[in-house]
Amino acid sequence: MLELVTIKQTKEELGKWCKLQRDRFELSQQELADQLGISRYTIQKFESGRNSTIDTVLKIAHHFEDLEKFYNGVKSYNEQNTNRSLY
Amino acid sequence: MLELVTIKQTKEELGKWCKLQRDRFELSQQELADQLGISRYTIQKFESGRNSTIDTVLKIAHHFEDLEKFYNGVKSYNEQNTNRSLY
DNA sequence: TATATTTGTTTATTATAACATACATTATGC
DNA sequence: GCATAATGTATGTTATAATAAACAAATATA
Repeated sequence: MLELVTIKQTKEELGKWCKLQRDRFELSQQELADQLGISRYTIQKFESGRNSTIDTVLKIAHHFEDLEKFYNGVKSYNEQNTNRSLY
Repeated sequence: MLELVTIKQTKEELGKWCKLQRDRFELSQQELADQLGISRYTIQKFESGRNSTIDTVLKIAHHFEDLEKFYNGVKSYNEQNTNRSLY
């Protein structure tokens, strides 16, 4: 049964994705770890493609989803309110 | 930051999904475990929504993907060859 | 009903994910 | 250049995922 994508590759891609999101939101490993209430080591391990738990994956995924929503929310608010006088 | 879907719920849904796939392919926990080279206890824990590792999730997911492909392959082969004489 | 299979659960053990901390190396800013 | 921050690694410890085995309860099968 040919496996086009290996488990190892998937974990590596998950790690890269985390790093990309972290860069996008300008967060250091330590900041992300603090925001999630987990250790920097866990982030480090995840980003380098090592094995982790579902909890870790979902904490990270949810967090970036939330950041995305928050960012979009603020952006659309700003867009609606540009060119509107503050007085 | 409102979390519409909790991590707990996601793990529970993952567990239900595994059970559904297993029923679909008529596999017992033991059979699935054997095919994946992991213990039945790990399957049991995963299906009951407990925390697991990425490896476990991906092993299970890949396996059912493969079974799906295999099933579809055999099905389409059979469809192409029905009504064709064996002689 | 009786038997066999499957599943949920427990116990003891092993492997390893996660933590805390420190330190060296590598960017980044002044 | 230097100083600061960020990252990669290492060490020792703790928590827990995973294993192996056994057993009872629930389900399916004869």
